[in-house]
Amino acid sequence: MPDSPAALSPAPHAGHDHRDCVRAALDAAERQCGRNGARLTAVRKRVLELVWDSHAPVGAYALLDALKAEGQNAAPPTVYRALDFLLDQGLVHRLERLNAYVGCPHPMGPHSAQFLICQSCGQVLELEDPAIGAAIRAGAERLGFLVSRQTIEVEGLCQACRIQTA
Amino acid sequence: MPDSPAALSPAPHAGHDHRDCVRAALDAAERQCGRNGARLTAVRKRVLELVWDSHAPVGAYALLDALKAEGQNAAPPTVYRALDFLLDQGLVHRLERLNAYVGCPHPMGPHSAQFLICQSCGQVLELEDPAIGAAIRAGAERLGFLVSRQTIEVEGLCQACRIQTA
DNA sequence: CGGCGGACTGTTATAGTATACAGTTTGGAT
DNA sequence: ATCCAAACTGTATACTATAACAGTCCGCCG
Repeated sequence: MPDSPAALSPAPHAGHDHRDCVRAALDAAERQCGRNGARLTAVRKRVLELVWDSHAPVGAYALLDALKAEGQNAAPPTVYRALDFLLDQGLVHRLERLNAYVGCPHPMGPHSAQFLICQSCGQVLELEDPAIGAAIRAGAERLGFLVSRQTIEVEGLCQACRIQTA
Repeated sequence: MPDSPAALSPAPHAGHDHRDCVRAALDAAERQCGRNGARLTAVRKRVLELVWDSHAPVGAYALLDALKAEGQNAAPPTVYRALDFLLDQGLVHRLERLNAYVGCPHPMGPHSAQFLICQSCGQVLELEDPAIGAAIRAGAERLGFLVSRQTIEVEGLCQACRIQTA
């Protein structure tokens, strides 16, 4: 398992300036909320920034500790409410296997929401592959099952870790 | 949401005698453990039976309550240890979205482990569709990601509930 | 201006899920 | 018969999430 998310060095999708990711995410969030008439308040924005601290998922209580460390009055509901808002807006995703949250790199786009979780570095790639969703719908349909929502979380090794390990 | 699992009537894959499922599951478990030199002790066997009480997933604490109601000395670790064993043996699966456990209908076979969860009746169908796993591996490979484990949980309506609702 | 309503936040308490650790029993091999 | 490893029990505690209710802020209408 990787370090605590806050301590991670950047290098998520291999050697990028992570500040660009954060800026892009916050910009997208502002636009997205503007469009929806939703209010990106200070707490919500700060939680979103904290989630984007790395490309690895963060636990709710880690976010809580971060808020408290900044001197904010914060209790579990503070964080969960902010996360619920961000989830509603499609700005973050929840990883069920990890009970943790990760920023969405393309809040506007479509969302089959498929996640690749690296077991070595802990970072998450979001995949948007129509073929996967289609294969699932097809398989389900053969049993007469009508799909309304898919949870796809794949564990393995990301490219960077694969090379490093080899 | 459905009733508490223990209270569910059978009718999982539409009108079958559920006792056959349970018998088959227990038989398979005996054989499976025999093959692996694993011990299917009384507690483990009883937990497996309780999991098979229906085709809907059961929470660990529901199992715990059931054991206690039978006069067994039981605490959380009792159940979790049994579940861990059963998971190791491939006799039950964990549904991450639900924090709940469900019996595996074909412990011996291959396991992409794809689950169809009915939002109406709560029952779970296990799917084994190579095309889905293949689609995921292909999509991941395009990003250089090496898949080692997939979690696929699909929510929707099973055939029976679809008809009933329509 | 003043008060009303709705959305957001704070606070406390509690529910639900899971594990660590220490001690004891059990079953089987030598 | 004795020893060993695996399994079981029991207690305590960690981790994740929500309920319930009170207070606060802010824009809007009268």
